[in-house]
Amino acid sequence: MTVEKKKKSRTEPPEKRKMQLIDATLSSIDRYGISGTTMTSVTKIAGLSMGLANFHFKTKDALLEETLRHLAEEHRDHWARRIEVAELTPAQKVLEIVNAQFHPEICSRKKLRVWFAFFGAAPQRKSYRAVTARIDSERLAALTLLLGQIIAHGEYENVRPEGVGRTLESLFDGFWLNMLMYPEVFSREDSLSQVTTYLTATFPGDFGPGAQLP
Amino acid sequence: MTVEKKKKSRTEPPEKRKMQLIDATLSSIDRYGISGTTMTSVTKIAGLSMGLANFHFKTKDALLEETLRHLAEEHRDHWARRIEVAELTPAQKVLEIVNAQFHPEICSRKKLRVWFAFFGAAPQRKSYRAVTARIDSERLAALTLLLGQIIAHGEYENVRPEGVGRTLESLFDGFWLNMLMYPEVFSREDSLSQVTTYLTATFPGDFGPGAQLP
Amino acid sequence: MTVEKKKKSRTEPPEKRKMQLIDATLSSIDRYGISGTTMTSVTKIAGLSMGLANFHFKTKDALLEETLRHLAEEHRDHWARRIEVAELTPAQKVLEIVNAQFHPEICSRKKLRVWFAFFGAAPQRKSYRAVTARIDSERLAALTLLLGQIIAHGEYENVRPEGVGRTLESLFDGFWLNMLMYPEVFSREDSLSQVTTYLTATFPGDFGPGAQLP
Amino acid sequence: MTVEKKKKSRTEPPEKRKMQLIDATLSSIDRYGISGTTMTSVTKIAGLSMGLANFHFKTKDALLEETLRHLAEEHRDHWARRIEVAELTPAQKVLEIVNAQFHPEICSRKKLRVWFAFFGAAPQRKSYRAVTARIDSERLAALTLLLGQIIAHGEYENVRPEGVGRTLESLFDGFWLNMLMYPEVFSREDSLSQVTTYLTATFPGDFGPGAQLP
DNA sequence: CATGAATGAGTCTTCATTCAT
DNA sequence: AATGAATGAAGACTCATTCAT
Repeated sequence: MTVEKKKKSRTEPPEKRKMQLIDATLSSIDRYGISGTTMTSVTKIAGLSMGLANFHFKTKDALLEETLRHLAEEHRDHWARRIEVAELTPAQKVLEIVNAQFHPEICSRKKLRVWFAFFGAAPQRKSYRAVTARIDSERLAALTLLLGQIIAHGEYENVRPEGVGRTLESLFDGFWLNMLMYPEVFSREDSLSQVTTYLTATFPGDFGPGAQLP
Repeated sequence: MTVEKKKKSRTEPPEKRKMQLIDATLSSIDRYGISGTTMTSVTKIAGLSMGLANFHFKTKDALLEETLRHLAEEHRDHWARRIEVAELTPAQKVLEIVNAQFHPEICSRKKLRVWFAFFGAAPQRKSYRAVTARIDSERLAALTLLLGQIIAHGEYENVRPEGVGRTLESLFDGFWLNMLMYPEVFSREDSLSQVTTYLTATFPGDFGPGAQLP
Repeated sequence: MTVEKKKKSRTEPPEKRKMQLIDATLSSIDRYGISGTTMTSVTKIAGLSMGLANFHFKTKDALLEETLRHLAEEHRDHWARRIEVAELTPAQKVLEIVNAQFHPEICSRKKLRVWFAFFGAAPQRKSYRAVTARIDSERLAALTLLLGQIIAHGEYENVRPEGVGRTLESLFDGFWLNMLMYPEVFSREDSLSQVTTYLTATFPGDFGPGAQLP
Repeated sequence: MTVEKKKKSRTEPPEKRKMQLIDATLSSIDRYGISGTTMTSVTKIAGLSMGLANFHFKTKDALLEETLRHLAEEHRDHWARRIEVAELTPAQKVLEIVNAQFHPEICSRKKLRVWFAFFGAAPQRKSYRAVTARIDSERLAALTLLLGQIIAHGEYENVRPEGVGRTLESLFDGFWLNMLMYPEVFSREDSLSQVTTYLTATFPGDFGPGAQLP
């Protein structure tokens, strides 16, 4: 009795509730898709009442947008934090970004489902595009910068950092989609390996055997 | 009786009506997305009545599935027809598949929107996955076969046809997604060029300068 | 069996359905007020399904606006038709307008309730104001014209048709409100009589005893 | 302890809080109408919390009723105080009531909006009718009494105080409604002038030129 | 007295599907 | 084959009221 059994306090700080609802939204999209996700499905998963979701997020759209933003920022933070380490070489940093992309935490089946649910809805939702555009362009810029350093240092001919950057980005997305659609054929490990193979073929000196990598 | 001929005969052959409705569905998904596509939006675009759509396609889901199937088969027919030519070398055939992927007719903005609308909904729709799985595995198999021939003939070491096949497939999908999301950065021409660059790097003898290509 | 018992045909011409729904709306506002009127209350009174009201009237607001318009035009038609008779003197025409205002069909309790429900909501609804403004200004203009003729012919001094017109209009509305709020004190007959008394006091030669009236 | 004084003390006397909330309710009805007025809109305008409004007024309905009562009593007090002056003649007292009715403080646009919002809702709310009935009957009684004195003293024939009282009341309400709906056509000054004209026509000796008036 | 998160019934609106003509 | 009015279930959103703090 003295231990204070908080059971489940009636009112929680808004931030905590918002996070609960965003998590529930991720689960709902995972299970039912975006159009199958209703305010009811979300609040039922969260174990909260209907009205509460509308109290914290003005509209369903706002909830979805916040959910996408959360997903996007989690992803960005993941690689950005690993890149900050000063001692890493450009090639090592590129590999960190690649690894982040295929980290189990980042490309779980659940999150892939959610990502492509949003991609599918993006053409009709300017706000979705705005969110993904920001983090995607950020990552493409980071990649291009690093690739430029690799190229400059390694004296690769006829290799343009922008082109390789766009190719990498597309490999990321393409493997993600195939991992989502055909998991028996496209595994996380193999996808990572194929991307590495591409890098090795493109920059033998930096990613090939003998190169110093993490 | 002799001259009179209704401009738009009241009863048309079923196949023609079905095709009209599928076209309208493509346009509707393009404009409003899948969840924004209603039987009303489709029939309004088609200029036909509500009841008629339900007569030809038992349910809305059936209409969507048929639409996806139509899209998929159109795509498959596109490259399959070009591959059939006997005189082409394996490398040329691979290039035909790549070219098909980035043909203006195949990856118009409208069709990209529709494709990713379906991809986004696929996790919840077994029937959608069945349709795409069939044609995707068909294309992957064709690619793997051709790549195997190239590798065998060119004596490339450490290159596995399955891996390159999966990488190519992912490049296709990844460039498609990026062309859809960021058309100012990812153009059709550049995407095609990047894929070719990848092939050249992987099979210098077959896709490099001097190789005999279409 | 031969007599064809139409029972209640499943589909009716839109105009008939719309009228049914407007009538039901009038009854609903009468019983529950405007804010107590729901799409359900209306369709229940009409004996039709929820969705049908939204099929014929895009929104609830449109239904309410159409209802107000119907009420307003019914009123206008009532006096306008009686005014058209060529042989009537201006004074007789004025009296026709007054009589119309207090006609049992026009100012039934039900309709008074509806009118003031709309007046109460008007400040927030431009569309309501637009509807009433049109018919009210029309009636005021008609009155002012007739009063001008009476004044010109009767040589009344210091009487301005505009002022009398505004006073008459206000008497109409004021008696209506009081008939609505305090029916035990304000009867239809007495209200009519008071307005007539006002006219007699203002234009003794035209409405006083001895004047030739309908 | 000595100097510190919260700008807005956390606990205020109930009467002050109630008045704050009633004022906010008036503003809310003015802006959003009765059905657009929510507990949230009121408390936001008042700058107070949701719970506080429910603490002082058990229900929303109680708040609205108190608001109407406040409005009605303010109005009654306005003319009642001016009538109490012993030296005034009956005609002067009648004029005081008329003037009160069109006093800028009493028939501001804001208050007219609120009045007619309540009138529109009155048929469904016995409590609203009770409030207005009390003060309206009080004023009608006062008018009738005064008009009776005028008639008795001035020896007007065929003029019944009850009839004139009802007519005056209706003129008040009717001009109010028209001032609300068509402010460009019905001004406060003109309305007052028309009512005076009516009184002059009815009681030339008491309200005509030469009569001793305030 | 005061706060504001939480609840859930009630409303409007949408839409796939049906069916008499 | 073809029409389009009609249905009713389902979803987003609102809001008076409650209550733990």
